Amino acid sequence: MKDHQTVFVEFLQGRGLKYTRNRKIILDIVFGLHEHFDAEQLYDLARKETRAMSRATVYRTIPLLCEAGLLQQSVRSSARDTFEHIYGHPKHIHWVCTRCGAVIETDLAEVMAVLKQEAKRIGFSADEIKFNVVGKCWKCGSIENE
Amino acid sequence: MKDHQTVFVEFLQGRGLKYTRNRKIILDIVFGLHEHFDAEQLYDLARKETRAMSRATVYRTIPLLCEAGLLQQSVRSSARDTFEHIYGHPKHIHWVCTRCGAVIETDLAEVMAVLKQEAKRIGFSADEIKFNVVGKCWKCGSIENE
DNA sequence: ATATAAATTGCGACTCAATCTCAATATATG
DNA sequence: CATATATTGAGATTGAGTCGCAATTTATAT
Repeated sequence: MKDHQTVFVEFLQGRGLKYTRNRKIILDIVFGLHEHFDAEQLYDLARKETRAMSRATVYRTIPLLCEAGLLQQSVRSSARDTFEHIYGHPKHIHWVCTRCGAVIETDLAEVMAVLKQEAKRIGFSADEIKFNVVGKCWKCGSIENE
Repeated sequence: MKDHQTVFVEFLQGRGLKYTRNRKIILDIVFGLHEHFDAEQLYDLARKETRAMSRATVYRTIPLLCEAGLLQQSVRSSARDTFEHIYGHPKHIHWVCTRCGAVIETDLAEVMAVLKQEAKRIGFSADEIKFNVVGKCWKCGSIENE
């Protein structure tokens, strides 16, 4: 499997775009993070790497990473769009707690079989899967009943 | 099964809120629509019913309907938050086409068994299920290859 | 009916995430 | 190294969504 840098470089080349210093910084942060993040958090982290980084660049790089299949928009748990890197990650279900904001992930493998069959039936070619369940986690569910 | 009006009225009463003319208009439109919609579309439709309807009222009523379990936020296919009524509707998967914007719905019943088991295992009490698959519908998938 | 208290409303100002413009700068290629 | 093209930061702009407030509507008790 290609590493994420190779994927991004090849994607950029295919479009006549350049693998710049700033894009490299952003890519590294995205794949160094193992949680969901929003553009502002990404900007803050990138800013620690270099002063020469603007919000505009971050906002412009995010869609490129998405189109390259490296990043995808995730559950929106705040006012801001949130993202997570997906390359090399098994598909999963997000369980979003409305009380504490926790996002638990579980495997999607069992569901995939049903999904593939369905996709075939309706002739849909899937790029991204977003499976979110909203409710209360075990901690918050019990607090509710106190 | 209670009708959606009863559910809303009881929800409002339980909170010491009132079932007003404007809230009734909005509720009726929401359950008259059988597609996804955003706040602006809802406002336009409500405005046709009465001149005495502001965006603020629409924006303030939407979260009430969500909390009452009548409405839920859906796939965001534009810049605006989109919604769909859910009361009395079987759970479904959304297949969102990135090219033409079509949203196809299919049944979620087969997946539910797996999901319930998983919820039990992690102790999660689910309120809403959002299962979206993003990709290309059969029409747009074939255009791509021309 | 009428009075009273409380919730609701429209208006328009406001917030803030996200986008756009444009001149200056960085990058790839011959 | 020269040229063409892509990228960048700064700050202006957009636009969905929220908020404050005075006027109005609604529910309840009298």
